[in-house]
Amino acid sequence: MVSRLRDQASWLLSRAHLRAHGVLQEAFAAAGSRPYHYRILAVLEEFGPLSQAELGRRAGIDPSDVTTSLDALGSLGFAAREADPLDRRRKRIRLTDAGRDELLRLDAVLGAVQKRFLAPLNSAEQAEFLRLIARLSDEPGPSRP
Amino acid sequence: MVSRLRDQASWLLSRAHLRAHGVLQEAFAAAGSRPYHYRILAVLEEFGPLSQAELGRRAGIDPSDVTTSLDALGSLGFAAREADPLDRRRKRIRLTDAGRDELLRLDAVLGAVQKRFLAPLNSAEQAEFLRLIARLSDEPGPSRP
DNA sequence: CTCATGTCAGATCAACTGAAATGG
DNA sequence: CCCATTTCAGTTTATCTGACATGA
Repeated sequence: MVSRLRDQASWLLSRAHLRAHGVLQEAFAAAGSRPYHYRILAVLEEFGPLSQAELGRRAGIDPSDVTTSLDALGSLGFAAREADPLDRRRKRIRLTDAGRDELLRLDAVLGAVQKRFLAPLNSAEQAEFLRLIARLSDEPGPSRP
Repeated sequence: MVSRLRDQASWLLSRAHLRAHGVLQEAFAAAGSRPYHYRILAVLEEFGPLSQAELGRRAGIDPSDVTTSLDALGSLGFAAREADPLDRRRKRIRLTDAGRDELLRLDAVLGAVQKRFLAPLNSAEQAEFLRLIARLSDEPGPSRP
């Protein structure tokens, strides 16, 4: 254990993230999906059909990556691109029935990941951890002019 | 806010990490350094001269990345590679006096980053957060055979 | 003219992989 | 022969940049 790093939030966070990210990747890959796909399906389910730009903003995904992910989700039949008659630049993205089923399937995968990741804490501690980290993650990111 | 993601530990962690990582990168870049460099200097200061392999294990850095970082630290005069007479495969890495000064300078940079990152929490909450995340980050990573 | 949108190629960065050379 | 160490080249993944064509 390196004493200079042991109590640094950024170090602990980076290690915890590495572990959570690894578990998440592993679980989604085993389920034949990806975290980006889940995030996109979740946004579509909650907010209904959206343009790609709006979808990206809600999901926190770069527009160019939205394009790539929708290519995959489209060919899997989970989302459909439709022309937007009101604005011909836009494409309306719609969740298909198969996409909704996929989302429910991935909900279970994600639930298992959370449980596995939080296992070292008891349930009161888990709630407290979520409360605190939510406040830390709500802050704006580093300066971006 | 996407309700399906809002309370997921992995999502919150990923956003908190993104912010912490951004702040950290920004601060170290402004100071003309990098997080890897700090970690290496910190390990050398605490454990004295080490082989690169041992240094990498202590700092949690891949051996090939240790090589690259030591090229930089060496040319800046902060660390020195020396032949190990006991095992001619090894190189003993020694912290120079300039490297020790650099470490102290970066201590201040890192301290400011922690303070800035944890600012949304009061001091009792900060301590609790560190305690909880330390337990989460101590767990082993995803399965690696 | 300006801005937004979707697309594409590629830059960047951290983390890692595989292989080679050297030596225990 | 097998394993450890250092180095190099290159892969992977997420994130982001810049450019472009289209159209509001």
